[in-house]
Amino acid sequence: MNVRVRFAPSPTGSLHIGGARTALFNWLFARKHGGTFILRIDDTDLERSSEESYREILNSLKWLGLEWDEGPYLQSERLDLYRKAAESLLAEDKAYLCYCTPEELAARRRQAQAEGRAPAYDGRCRNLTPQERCRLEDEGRRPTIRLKVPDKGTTVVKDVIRGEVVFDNSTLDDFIIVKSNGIPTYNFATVIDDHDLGITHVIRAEEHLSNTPKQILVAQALGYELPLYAHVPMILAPDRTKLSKRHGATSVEEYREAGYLPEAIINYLALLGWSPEGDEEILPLEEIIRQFSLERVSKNAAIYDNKKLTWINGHYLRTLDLDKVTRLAIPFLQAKGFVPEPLPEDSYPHVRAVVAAVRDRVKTLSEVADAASYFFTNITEYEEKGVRKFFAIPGTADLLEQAKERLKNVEPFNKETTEKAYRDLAAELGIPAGQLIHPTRLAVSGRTMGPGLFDILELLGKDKVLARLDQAIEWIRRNF
RNA sequence: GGCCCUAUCGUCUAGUGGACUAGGACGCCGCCCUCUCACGGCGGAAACCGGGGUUCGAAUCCCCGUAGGGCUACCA
Repeated sequence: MNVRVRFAPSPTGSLHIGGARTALFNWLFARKHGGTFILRIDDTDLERSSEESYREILNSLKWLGLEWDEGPYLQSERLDLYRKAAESLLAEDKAYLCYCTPEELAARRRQAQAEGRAPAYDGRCRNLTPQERCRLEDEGRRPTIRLKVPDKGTTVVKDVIRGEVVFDNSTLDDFIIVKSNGIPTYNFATVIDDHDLGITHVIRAEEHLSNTPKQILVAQALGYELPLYAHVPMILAPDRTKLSKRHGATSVEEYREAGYLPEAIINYLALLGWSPEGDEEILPLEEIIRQFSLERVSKNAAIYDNKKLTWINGHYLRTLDLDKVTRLAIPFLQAKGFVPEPLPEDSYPHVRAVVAAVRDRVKTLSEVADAASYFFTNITEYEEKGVRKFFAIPGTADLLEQAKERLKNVEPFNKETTEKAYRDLAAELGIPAGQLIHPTRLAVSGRTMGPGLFDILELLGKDKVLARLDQAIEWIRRNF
């Protein structure tokens, strides 16, 4: 079978983690089977759809590397298709015009609920006479179109992940397939498009499982063959509710801005609801594609865990090609004003070396910039804890003074030579090297933690190191 | 309310009737490495929602509870 799958977001907001995961599973399935991954934009909600979120969704998908083979198809540009389908249903008496207004419907729904009845449409417009229709239209009512749903029998959803799910037709009502503004509803348009685009597998979030019998009824009324369904579990926030803004970063765009790597997000998302065959969870994309199967998708909703994503991000940050990581880190350094934009070509090697020095100890690109600050800016303050632990120790200024004198003559000035100078000095003074190293780190970086001191010294260069030692010596003498 | 889905460590999960003393990962704790912080290595605490069945045997199958989620819109 020639696999054709689609991702069909509605452009009513950012591409969030849940949508990205759905897109990923479709993409993986297509790649795995040499199929076609189609992007469709379900923009039939005129009020909520926006050009802005349309663009953001496309950008996010591209950034993640989930390139589509066809599309994007916009439902708003395919209205003719739906109109024709609706007309044929009307002609075949499989659908009918309904003149009830939203207000009337809402009132009846409230009443039904108050009386403890199911809030379903009562089918009152099903058998309107032509005269009645004329009268209602004369009142200025614009009709919707409803599908005639059989009140007997069952509709069965064949789901690759959940098996056969049976719905009693009696629990369904004559739902609206075309709104009074002539725009189709989701449950109508999606069926026609899936058929028209030759979709073989509908892979989407579980929230659509309950909608599926309606879509099957539409497909049957239209005489379509059904695709295979796969309803993947939902992704929930830590409080077990649907992901939303109040849960903090949930959109792909926000993760990009926070310094997450597409490789990490893809890898993490693949692990949400799907599991690899072995114990290894950090997997290159080719391996995920190779192993991917709908059969290994779990049934239960997953709670989203930022900690694990961040851990995976840290892993990719320190294992991905250094030049690649450096290129990605540069905008974050520029955002903090550490390096100019554009970056002069001759300063690239230095930036690259700085990234190499700090990337092992951080988890995001934005943290790379934070961890690298003192390589690009002057020291304006010393970490409080370090001051107490090192600068406050009597004799520290003198020690730094001696260290400075040694470093002055070190040539060339690099990791090995500075380390030798320090080790030698410590030996001569009969003190542990740490007694020299720790206050020096604080003096040159303002911090108590970071890369190995001698890496820092080499990266900073002799001039800056000597100047910062002077600055620290003076600071200590002034404060203690 | 009705209908539907789901239920294994805090979280993601492995597990498809005996190989389970329930495995892995994140997080947490401890130790090692070490100039700090990380990384890495080693170790530890930590789970089968409850109750009934079926079976020689149940995390696994069935039923009932319970809990969470979804749908029940002229949203998708």
